[in-house]
Order: sequence, then C-alpha cells, then structure tokens
Amino acid sequence: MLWSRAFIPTLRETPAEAEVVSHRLLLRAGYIRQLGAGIYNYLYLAQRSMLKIQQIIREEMDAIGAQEFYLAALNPAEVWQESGRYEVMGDNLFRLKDRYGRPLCLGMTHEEVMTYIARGELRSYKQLPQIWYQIQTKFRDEPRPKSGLLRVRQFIMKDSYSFDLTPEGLDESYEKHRIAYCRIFDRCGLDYIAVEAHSGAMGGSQSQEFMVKTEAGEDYVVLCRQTGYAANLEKAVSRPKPPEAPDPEGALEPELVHTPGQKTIEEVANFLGLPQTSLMKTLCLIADSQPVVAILRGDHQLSETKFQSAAGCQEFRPAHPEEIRELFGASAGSLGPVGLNGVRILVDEALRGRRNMVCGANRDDYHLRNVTPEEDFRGEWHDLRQVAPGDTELETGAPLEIVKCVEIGHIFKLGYKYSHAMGLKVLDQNGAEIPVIMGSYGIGVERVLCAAVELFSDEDGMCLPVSIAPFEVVLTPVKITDPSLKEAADRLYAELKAAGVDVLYDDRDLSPGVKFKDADLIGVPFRVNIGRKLAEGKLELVNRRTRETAEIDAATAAAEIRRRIEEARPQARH
RNA sequence: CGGGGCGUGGCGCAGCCUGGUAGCGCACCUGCCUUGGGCGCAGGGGGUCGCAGGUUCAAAUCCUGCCGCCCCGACCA
Repeated sequence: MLWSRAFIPTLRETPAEAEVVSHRLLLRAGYIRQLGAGIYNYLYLAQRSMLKIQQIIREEMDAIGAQEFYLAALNPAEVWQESGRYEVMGDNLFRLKDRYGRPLCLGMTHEEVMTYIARGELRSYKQLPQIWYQIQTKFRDEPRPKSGLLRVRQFIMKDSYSFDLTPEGLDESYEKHRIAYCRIFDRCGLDYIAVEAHSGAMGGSQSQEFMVKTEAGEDYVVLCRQTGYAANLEKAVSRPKPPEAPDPEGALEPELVHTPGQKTIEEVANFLGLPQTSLMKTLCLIADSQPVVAILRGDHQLSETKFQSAAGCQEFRPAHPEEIRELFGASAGSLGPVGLNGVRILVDEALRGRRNMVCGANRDDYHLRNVTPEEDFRGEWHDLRQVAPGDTELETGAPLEIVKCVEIGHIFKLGYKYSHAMGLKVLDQNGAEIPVIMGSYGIGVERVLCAAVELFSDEDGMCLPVSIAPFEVVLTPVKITDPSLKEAADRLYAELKAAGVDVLYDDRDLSPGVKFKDADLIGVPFRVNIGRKLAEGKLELVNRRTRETAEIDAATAAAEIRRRIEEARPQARH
C-alpha cells in the first residue's frame, strides 16, 4: 500500500476523552473512530490487525478440528426464553421488536443458537464429538462502556462450543481448546496468564481465563510466583494473615460490653484496644429474597462470588436498614450471630478454631466479648472471604501477589445446562436417549489488539508484534523527490510485495521527521530508511520496539528484511 | 442507577463569572522554500457555539428542560 493513497488519519494531539493507553493510541494512530458510547468504527489499520488476529484464531481452531459457522446475530426471543437467559441477562441483552411486534434480541453469545442447531440435527452418538465456532459481532448493552475498545457494546468474539457424549469427552474438547488458546495468544505475541476462573452466570464447572497483565484491566488475578498458582480474585483462595493477637484461652461465657457510638469494625477495635483480627464482622444480605448472614474476621472482605455460590442464590443485595432492624433488633453497627434464630448463617473458614472473639450483641451500642464459633453460635462453614494483600498460598504459605489484568479469553465446561434446558439429546450405543455435554470457549478479538497495544507501546506510539501489526514493514525514503531514493524505494517495494511481505510504502512528500513520527505511532514493527547511505549501497533497517538499527545491503534488502520479519514472528510454544 | 466533569471549525483549547465583533494552536487548501525526527514564509477556506424553550433591544455568555460524551462508583459470560 502507498501511504499517499491510504486512509490513515493520525492525530498529533490526543482526543480529550481517551484515558487508557490503547484507546489513546488507537485513536491517534488512526485505527479507530468512535460512533457512540461503546460503539466504534474500525478503519483501515484496525481492520487489517483484526483480520490478522482472526486468521490466527481460525488456523488454530481449524487445527483442532473445529468447524466455522456464520450465525444469526438477530435472534428470536423464544430461543433465549427457552434457556431462561432472556430474563437472566436483564438489561445487558439488547432487545427489539419487529414490525409485527414480535420480540427479538441481539446475540451477546451463542449458546442458545448453537444448541438450537444441535438439537435439531444431532441424533446419534456417532455424530459426536463436534466443535463448532464462529467469529462474529456480539452485542451487549453494557451499563458503562469504557476504556476505548476494552469494554464496548458491539464487539467481535470468537466463540466455540463443544458437544460430547461423556464428561471424559468434554475433558478432551476442553483440553484441545486450552492448547489452541495458548497457541493463539503465543502467536499474537502476548504475555498472558491462564488462571482459574469463576464460571458465573454461564453455569458450569471447570473454567479458565486467559489474562494479560495491564493497568487498563478491570479484573484482579491472584498469583504465586513460587507455586505457579493463578486464579481470578473472584475465586482465589489463600491462607489469611495470622491474627495479630492471640485469642483469650478458656471456655469463657459471652459477656456484654458497652460500646457507645462505636459502629465500624475499626471503631470497635480501637475502642476495645484490640486488633481488627480479634473481631467478627456480621453482614446481612438478602439472597433471592431470603435473609442470609455472613460472618467474617473483622479485617476481611466478603467475596461476592463466593457468597453467591455458598448461598446458592441467583442474586443478592445488602439488606436495608429496616430489614436489619426487624431481623436483629439492632442496627448495622452492633450485629452478631449469637442468639439468631431461623436465619441461615454462613461462617468464613478463617474463623475455624478461633475462640473468645468480639462481635455485635444485637443491641445498639453493645458488643459481646468471648464469643466462640460452634459453641456460642452455629453456622455453615464456607470460604467466603476475598484474598487480601499479604495473604499467602493456601498449601505452601508462599507469597501471593494481586495483579490487575484484562481478560482476553475464557474457556469453560458448561455441562448439561443448555442441553437440559433446550432438550439436546442423542441416542447412545444401546439406543437410550442421553443428554449431550457441552463446553463454551470465547476470545475477545478487540481485547487481543488492545492488550497488545497496552503491552507494547512507548511514548512515540505502538510497537505491535509482527503477527498482528497492520503492516510488517514500512519503507521510508527520506526524500521522495530525490530520483535515486525514489527509484530504490520503488524497486524494494516491488520486491517485497512479490515476496509476500505486508509492506507500507511512505511515498508522501513530507519532511522525514513527520514520516518517522507517523511510522512510530502506527506501530509497524520494521522501518526501512532509504537515505544518505544509499550512495554506499546501504539501507537502514530499524526495529520499532528495540530501536536497533542495522545497515543492510540495498541489493539483497528484500530477502534480508523478509528473513528478519520471520525471525521476529512470535511462535506457538505449546 | 448514584456522584463528578465536559459539549465553541477535523483535533486540542480560550471566551461564559461581568450579555453587544466568535478567537488561538495544530490540521486542511494555494504558492514559494525545505528534506535524517511532527521545517519556514506568505495567502486562504471552514463554526446552526449540543438541542429546545425562556429572559433581554441584544444570548456562546443568564434561566429552565432535554440530549450526548468522559471519569469514579454500582453493575458486568
């Protein structure tokens, strides 16, 4: 492509609304333009990168025997009503009506449609396993689109679905995907982490997310460098920091303490001269309309996802002050589990074995000393707390760190959720009807691009990996009006094109500084300067990421450039 | 949905408080000049001041309502 003919609207200044690095650079480099909140147009450069990412995905999916479909994005509501997700997805699902008033929605993922196809056509165990995938636009009415392409309302996703006869078969399909995902992200040149994940509203058992560490992310991952443990904060487990003070010994009876005006854990701890670790925190949640009480160590935070699974509820919210008053006879500053009847009590594992702690007395301005779980109250033991800084690895006690990440892919075992809901069954060897077991596997294509930009950029712009950059090399004759430079550039351009290299030829009559700045900004991994050294038969090959400059012979430049591009191309390591 | 901010040529902003001529930098067009890191000189084009209503002789500016976008929170396969 000739730069003089290409639509690459680079900006010298950053549009005011862009905060995160990838958003700023994608705008400045002329990759994307915004159309509305969470809605973007992908211009020439973005589309080239997106297509390269999709091609890598396609190759690796095909390599595990997956079959590409093209599915309807416009879905009749009935299909989603069957699975129950028409309600579950709430406002996140874009809904519309056709001219006759029939309800439709825009697909935010395609479990329903894939299951719909499968149940109509799959009849026999002989047809399994199957892996079907699509690379298509998804729609989600996000409550708050943000961070450029990282959280949007319309985006491209690769999603695949596996259909197996047995759980063992699902294990195989899942493992195939895991390896394919590693290969895809390797080939896209990303540094990523595979972490244990919560399977959330999708339902299912085992689940892993592929994460890229970046400040622009919205997920937190708990990592252990020594043991390799890696899990989403939503599901991570840990060994808590030990209590700061020993518990009083002995079989002491609960004792009322007057604590006027002391409501928060911090206030009560200070008032009594105890560390927060000697207190119990009592939270009241309304889970699927039923009150549930959660007891945690004073310094710990409730993990919402863990609470939800422990309570086994669809949704929950903090109780309102009136509800708390009615249940406990006290307000939120003085709640405790002692003497509570008829309410489910969930107790965090970190309190197991603790004795004679402090909690609220269910009487305003009073707390109780010497409260011991299992003796003074009973509840169901669960892991309820969120991993906190300073916690250590559960088994080994090795240090943990918590890092901010963006999720680029997610694989999980769905199990029978959709086959049951929608009646997907096949006949086995004995002629008996058995439900099909499913898996679901997604990759956010824009997020792969964003993650690459977040990972590889500097003050001048992007430094994209060769495999997903819109061009592999840019030719920059320093002075296009100089016939000898132009002639050399023309020839090299023709040779590179003939060699199958993705080359952008900056044939614009602009000062070299402008051309260098533009090339740096759009992130092409190699630049060839054609300038003063040409008289000696030399060109300069500049590596965008390292800034290393090599002199190469003009005569054999095309072959040399090609060699270096291939050398720089990220390889699958799995 | 709660809190905050912003809407003025393509981009970045000033002007608004204290009503009266829409302005600056970049980008763009023409010509000359220049050519190894966003070059110089000269000339030029482009704006319903987010929308609607109100106050006023007069509104970008004051008042009311609405819309849009961004950020924080809530939310989120």
